[in-house]
Amino acid sequence: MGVKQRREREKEELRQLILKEATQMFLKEGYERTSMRKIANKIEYSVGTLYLYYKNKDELLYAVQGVAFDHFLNYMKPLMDIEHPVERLKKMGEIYLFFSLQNPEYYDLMFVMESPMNAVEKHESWNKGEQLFGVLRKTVQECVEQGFSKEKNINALSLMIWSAMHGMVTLQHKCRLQVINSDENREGMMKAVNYMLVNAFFGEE
Amino acid sequence: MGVKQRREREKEELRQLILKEATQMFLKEGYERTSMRKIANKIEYSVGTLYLYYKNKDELLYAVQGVAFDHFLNYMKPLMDIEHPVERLKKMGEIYLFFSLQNPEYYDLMFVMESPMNAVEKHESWNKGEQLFGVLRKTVQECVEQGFSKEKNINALSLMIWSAMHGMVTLQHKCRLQVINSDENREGMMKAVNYMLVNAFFGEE
DNA sequence: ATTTTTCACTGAACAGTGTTTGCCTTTGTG
DNA sequence: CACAAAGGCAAACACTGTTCAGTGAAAAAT
Repeated sequence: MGVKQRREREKEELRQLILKEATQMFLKEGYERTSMRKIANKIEYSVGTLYLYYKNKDELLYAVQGVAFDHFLNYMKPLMDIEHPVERLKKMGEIYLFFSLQNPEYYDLMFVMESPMNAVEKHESWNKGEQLFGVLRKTVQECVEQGFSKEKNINALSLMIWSAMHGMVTLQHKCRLQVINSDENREGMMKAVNYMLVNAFFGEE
Repeated sequence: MGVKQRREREKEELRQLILKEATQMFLKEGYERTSMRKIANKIEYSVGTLYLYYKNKDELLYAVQGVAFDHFLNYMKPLMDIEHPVERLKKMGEIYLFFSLQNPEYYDLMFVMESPMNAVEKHESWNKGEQLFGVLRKTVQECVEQGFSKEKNINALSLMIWSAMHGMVTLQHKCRLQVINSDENREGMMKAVNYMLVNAFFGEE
C-alpha cells in the first residue's frame, strides 16, 4: 500500500517548504527579524508544526546553512578548471570576498553564528564545512607541489589563508574597519588580499 | 551649594556600579545569559533604573566593551618596550591569541558583536578600536622602515595581519576549526601565526 | 513651618522571542 | 462501524528589551 509512501513524501515536501521559505526570509529580512512564528505565518501553518519537522531553531538554521554552502560551492566549483594553482587561488580569494559581501546573512550562517553549530553533534562531522575547506586545501597543495612556497605544511598554510580572508570579511561586516580610512574599500581589500596570496605566501611566478 | 555636586557624584557612582556588575556578569555567565533584569537584580535596583543611566542595552554593552579594551591594552602596552619590531610583532601575536582564548566574551564584545557598535554614532569615531589598531600599525611601520618587508603599504599590511589573527580566533571560537585535525590546537595555531609573521610577511633577519 | 517642586526610582505593562503540551479532527485500519 | 494513529493547532510558559504612569522622599520656595 502506497499510503505510507505518500505520507512520507508529503512530510518531506513540507520539510522542504519550511526550509525554502525560511531561507528566503533569512536572505530578505535578515536573521534578526526571522522568528519561528513569522516563518510559520508565511507558510500558513502554526508554530508548533515547525517543531514536528525540525527539533528546534538550531536544527532549522543548520539546514539553511546547508543551502548557503551549496550556493557557495556553486560559486567555487567552476574555478577548479583553472590549471595554474596560484591563479586559481587568487580567483578563489576574489570570489570569497565577492560572495561574502553580497550575501552577508549566508556568510554569517556558515562561518559566524553559533546557533547552527549546536545542531552538529559533538562527535558528528561538519560535512559541508569540510567539503569547502577541502577545495582550498587541494589548491594550496598544488601550489606547494609546484614549488611556489617555502612552507610545506598544507594545513597550516590553508588555515592561515582562510583565516585572513575570514577575518577581513567579518571585521568589515561587523563595522570594525572604521579604523582604516574609509576610502580603503572593496578595492583596497582586494589589493591587500592579492598582496598576501602572491607576495607573502606564494612567490611571484 | 554642594547638593548638585553630591547628586552628580552619586549618579556617577551608580553608573559605575552598573558597569562593574554588568562586566562581571558578562565574564562569569556569558552574554547569552546576561539580561537587563538580571543585572538589575544583582545591584538590587529595578529594571527601569538601568535605563536612567544607559539609554539602552547597546550603550551599556558599549561601555563594557570599553572595559574590555582597557584590559587588552594593559596586556599590550608592556610589549612596546621590545626594541626589535619583528620580535615585538611576534610577541603581540602571541598575546593576542592568548587573550582572546582566555577571554572569549571580552573578545566577542570588542570585535564580533553588532550590539555595542550600534552605540557608536555614524559620524563618531570608535576611539578604543583606533587606539589598539594604532599600536599594531606603529609596530608594522617600524618593521617596514627597518627594511623587513617588500610591501610598503602600512595600512594594507597591518590589516592583513590583524585579519589573519582575528579570523583564526573567531573560527576557533565559533567551532569552525573542526575541519582541521583536532591535534592542531593552540600550539598548532601559534606555529601557523609565527610562520605568517616571520616567513610570509617579514623576512627572517 | 508649610507648601510646592523636583527627581530618582519603581513595577506593571507591551510586544516580542523559542519551546512545550493538551486537545481536536482527519485519516487509515481491523 | 468502531478504534487507533497521527498531523496540526492554539494556548500557555518562561523568558527578552523597553516604556511609562505613579510613588515617595528630599530639596527649594514660600
